[in-house]
Amino acid sequence: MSTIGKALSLLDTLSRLDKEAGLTDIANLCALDKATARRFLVELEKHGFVEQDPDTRRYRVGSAPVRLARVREARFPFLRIAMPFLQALAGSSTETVHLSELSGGRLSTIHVEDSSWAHRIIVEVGSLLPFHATASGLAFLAFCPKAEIEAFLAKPLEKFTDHTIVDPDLLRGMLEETAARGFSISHQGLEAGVISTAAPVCAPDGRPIGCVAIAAPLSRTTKTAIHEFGVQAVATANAISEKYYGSEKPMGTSTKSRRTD
Amino acid sequence: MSTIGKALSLLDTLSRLDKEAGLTDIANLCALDKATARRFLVELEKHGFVEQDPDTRRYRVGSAPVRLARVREARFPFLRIAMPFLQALAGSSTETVHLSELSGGRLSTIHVEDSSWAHRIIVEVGSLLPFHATASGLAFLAFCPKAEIEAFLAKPLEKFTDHTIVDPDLLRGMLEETAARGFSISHQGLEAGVISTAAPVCAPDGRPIGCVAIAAPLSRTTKTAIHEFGVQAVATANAISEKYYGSEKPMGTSTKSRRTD
DNA sequence: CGCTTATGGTTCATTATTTGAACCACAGCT
DNA sequence: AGCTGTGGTTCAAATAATGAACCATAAGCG
Repeated sequence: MSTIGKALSLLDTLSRLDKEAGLTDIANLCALDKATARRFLVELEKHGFVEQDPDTRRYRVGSAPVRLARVREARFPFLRIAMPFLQALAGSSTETVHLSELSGGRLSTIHVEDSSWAHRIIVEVGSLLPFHATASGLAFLAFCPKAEIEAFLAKPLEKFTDHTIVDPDLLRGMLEETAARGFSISHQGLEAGVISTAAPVCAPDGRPIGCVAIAAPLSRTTKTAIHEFGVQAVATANAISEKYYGSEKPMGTSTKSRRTD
Repeated sequence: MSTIGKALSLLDTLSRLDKEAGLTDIANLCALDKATARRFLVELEKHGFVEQDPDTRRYRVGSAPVRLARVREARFPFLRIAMPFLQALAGSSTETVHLSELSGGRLSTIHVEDSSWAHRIIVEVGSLLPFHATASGLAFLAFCPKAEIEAFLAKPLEKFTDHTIVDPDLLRGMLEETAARGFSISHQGLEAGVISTAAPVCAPDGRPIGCVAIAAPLSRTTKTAIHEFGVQAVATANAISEKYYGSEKPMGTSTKSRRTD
């Protein structure tokens, strides 16, 4: 792997820790030599991507990403555009609505509109969504090129609950079903007692960039209700996509897009 | 310079452009070979720090920094903590209040509370504040170790207006004055007709991490008023620092801090 | 129509950077 | 004192980065 890749992986690892970390820990976690880890950290620190506490000498994520994130949001205000749609969906469904985005090959939650029920599903902003075990992941994957689906299914899949589906053939079937009807359903895939549905927000070339999902307690959700939620999620995802790309790219169907599937 | 440094500089350059950029442009701007620039971009893209538009093939800042920024803010919610203090200061001063933070060796604006006057100073979130030509820059520098001040004064300084002070000796005097009274005053240093004052928000070890500043039209601001603003900025900066560090680190004066001045 | 000149993207021998075992310094502990 | 765990540094050896020259494609133009 390139040096840049290793340094960015270190940054990623550091960002996933639940607290500031020392040099030795970081080196071990990243399978890097102490000296190498240090050089990376120093270099990252120069550019503000990490910072070291002067007292404890431990490292944490720096403030450079905050500036970059502002730039990104200024030109590409995905969340800002999506927010009102999510709020509307949360209002009409009365269940927890969350939005995810692909970042560095993973799907992570970028916004949550909480349900107003006392008994509700809690989703943390920033939490990662496994592709095979969440409605969002399935919806995302279902609209990816076939080659990528197969590449994903070839890897070992973690079983989070008794209901988590890890069989590639079963998953293939679910993905086809999801692609056909436009939304996915995850029945207790990540956590017991939770059912959820999701639809992808796609770029004009058809590639998903994230997902709109509704999560509800299994106990109060009928099969009819979850399907209705799915339809609503699709409508919301499409509305976000249209608003997001609509103004910048007048032509929705590019003839020169080079899909590989 | 290290490969990592070069790649992060590329990212920085890309983020400063006002639109998406092509490979050749990026390579030229960063003084890199086309092949090298491309390898960096591919590597950065793998980790979500840049993304390439599939149609135009141009590059823009990706979504990885957004995730990192969330992590950073979750553990280190500088802005969230500062916000109410800034709002209070904006209310009492009736002028534009802005907060800056050091990021990658530069001071950049991270929040602005606009004045409610029609005739007011506009500061953009994200704008960079030169150390020698802004109240924030001077306030920041004045509380840095002497060695860093000298290193900075040794570099050539840009003259933004007729009033910008670029003479190292004069600046040294102003910095001493600033350090003595706790706040800086910039008289049309960056833009004509604007007077501003700033105070640093310092970490427990005494190092500044950012600045609180008040900017007002010169025409309605007396010498007495700007001094009063300065005193208020100091109070606000100290309050933010206390709130920010107070709960985590009970002891304010660390004996093992290793200052170099 | 073919020529020119842009663009993005790729290759591979040369070269410079990265690497890591061993090292030092310091702090806390027995 | 000695031990053990930190963070941090060094320099010869190994490896990864580099860039001139290359290809492919598309747009502009006489």
